[in-house]
Amino acid sequence: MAYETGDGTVGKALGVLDHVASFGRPVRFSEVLAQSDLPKPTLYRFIQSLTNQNMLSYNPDRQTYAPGLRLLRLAHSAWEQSSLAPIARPFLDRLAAEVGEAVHLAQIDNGQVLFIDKRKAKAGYETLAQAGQVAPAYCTGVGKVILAHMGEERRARAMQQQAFLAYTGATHPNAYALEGELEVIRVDGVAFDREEHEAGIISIAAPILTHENRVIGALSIATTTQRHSIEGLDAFRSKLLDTAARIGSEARSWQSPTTV
Amino acid sequence: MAYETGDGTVGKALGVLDHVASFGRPVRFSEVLAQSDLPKPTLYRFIQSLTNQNMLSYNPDRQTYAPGLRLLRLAHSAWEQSSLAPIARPFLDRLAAEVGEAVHLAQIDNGQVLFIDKRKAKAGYETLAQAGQVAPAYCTGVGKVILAHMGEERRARAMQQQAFLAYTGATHPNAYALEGELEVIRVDGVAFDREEHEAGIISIAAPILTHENRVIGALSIATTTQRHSIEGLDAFRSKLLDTAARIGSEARSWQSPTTV
DNA sequence: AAACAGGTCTCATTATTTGAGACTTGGTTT
DNA sequence: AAACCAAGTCTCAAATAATGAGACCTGTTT
Repeated sequence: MAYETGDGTVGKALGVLDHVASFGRPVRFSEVLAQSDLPKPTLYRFIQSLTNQNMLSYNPDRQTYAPGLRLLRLAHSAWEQSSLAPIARPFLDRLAAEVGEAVHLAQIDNGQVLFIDKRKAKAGYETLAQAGQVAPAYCTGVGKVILAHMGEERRARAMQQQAFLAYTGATHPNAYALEGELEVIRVDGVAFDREEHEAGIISIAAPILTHENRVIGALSIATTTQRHSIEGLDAFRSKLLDTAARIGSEARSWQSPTTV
Repeated sequence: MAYETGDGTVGKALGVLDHVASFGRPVRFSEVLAQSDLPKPTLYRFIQSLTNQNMLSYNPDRQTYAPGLRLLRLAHSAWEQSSLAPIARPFLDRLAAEVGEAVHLAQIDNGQVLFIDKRKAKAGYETLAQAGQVAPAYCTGVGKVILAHMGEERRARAMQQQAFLAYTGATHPNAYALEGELEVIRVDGVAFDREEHEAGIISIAAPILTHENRVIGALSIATTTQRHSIEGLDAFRSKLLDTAARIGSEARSWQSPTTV
């Protein structure tokens, strides 16, 4: 794994942190080393520093590292101060109660969809989404609707970051296929996820725009194919657009924070 | 503000991150500078790097910095991998349903109580606690019960980190007063918060111990003085202790991660 | 008992951080 | 409109801290 350059030691250390987190499970030093282009002692020192700092936690029994608890504290501030969540919260509550389906609030972080908040459907099924969780932009409703409303340069950069893995048969296989749909979404105003990320899960998503029409997030209603068809979801369109618009105007004073 | 030393550039940068987060609101560069012992260009470069890295977000309109969204992604991994939450989740659900009061799961991070998960009471009142939120150890049920069960050296270090601010009239004013209660808690097995942190809020807390009797967290039932007395809370003692013990034994394989 | 692999440490070299100060910018006062 | 001021940004030589080849542990396997 090659770490981002340009921010000196700090950037490299954070690259290591991301790398460890990317495993999704506690990892041994040697596993990280094998995938890293840093020399052994250098990587070792970074991991030591991060562990001292509680950014990583160390399990002495298994000799494994995992993201540390200090991140929870920091993320709490981030959620309160840099995300749409505090503003959107009452709107999510109301929308979720009205439609009786799962509602997701998402923003973009580094080309990926980042779920900021969610409301569960009454029924017990679970989508993959949870606060803090990430998903690809190119095959989710929220991701596509945000991409569609980005400015040229921002979108170009974000498109570079898409992996275009075929999660299901419906997943867009490449940028070209996706660009076509983005055009449609831009005109239509909402995006649909037609089981592109997870079989059996569909959604309708609307952009959250500032008064200057900058996308700062997206709102979606997700359900299963058992409960609704795409046409059925379309019935929520006006409620969804309305809620998204309200959140956008409420967020007037709030400014999209360096949303890459 | 003096930043921790000992972890080189990485430690300093993370100190800056904490510093920004500690304001609890978006801050201007000059505000941070005024409280920092770093020279202007040095602080400036750190903040620039952190912003590039999405660890801080920048609001160009107001020229303010706040913790960034990248932290949410990382915290999600931390929560799943380094905290007791995934293990404890079903136990919390059950306990909360049985007692009908707020249930909190907490661990220690850098001498402070860090809330990892919670269940709301049926009734609408809110305690201060939320996942990712921190509270002082010396005046909360969970904090005191963890301190009481720590080993000597760990406790000594943790006691140094307590501020002993008098939140209410019932707050322990100093280490000496607290040490006395810790002794009692160690014998009794549970700790009570008698409105020491927040007027009107009381709780009963039990430690979560490994098979080697190391404290790795705490579980509490919190309520208001309107609804219960301390004696009323004591009625939950056996349920609470039982649940905490189950979580502890479930966490056998899990090892307390460098819990400072 | 020898070989091995994973992890930790050392230290001279090298590159990076450092920070005084100068510059730029945007807004406010005279 | 000019002068002023404060906040933010940039420059560059000096100083410090990061770097990484390799040696050294330490526990495990053959």
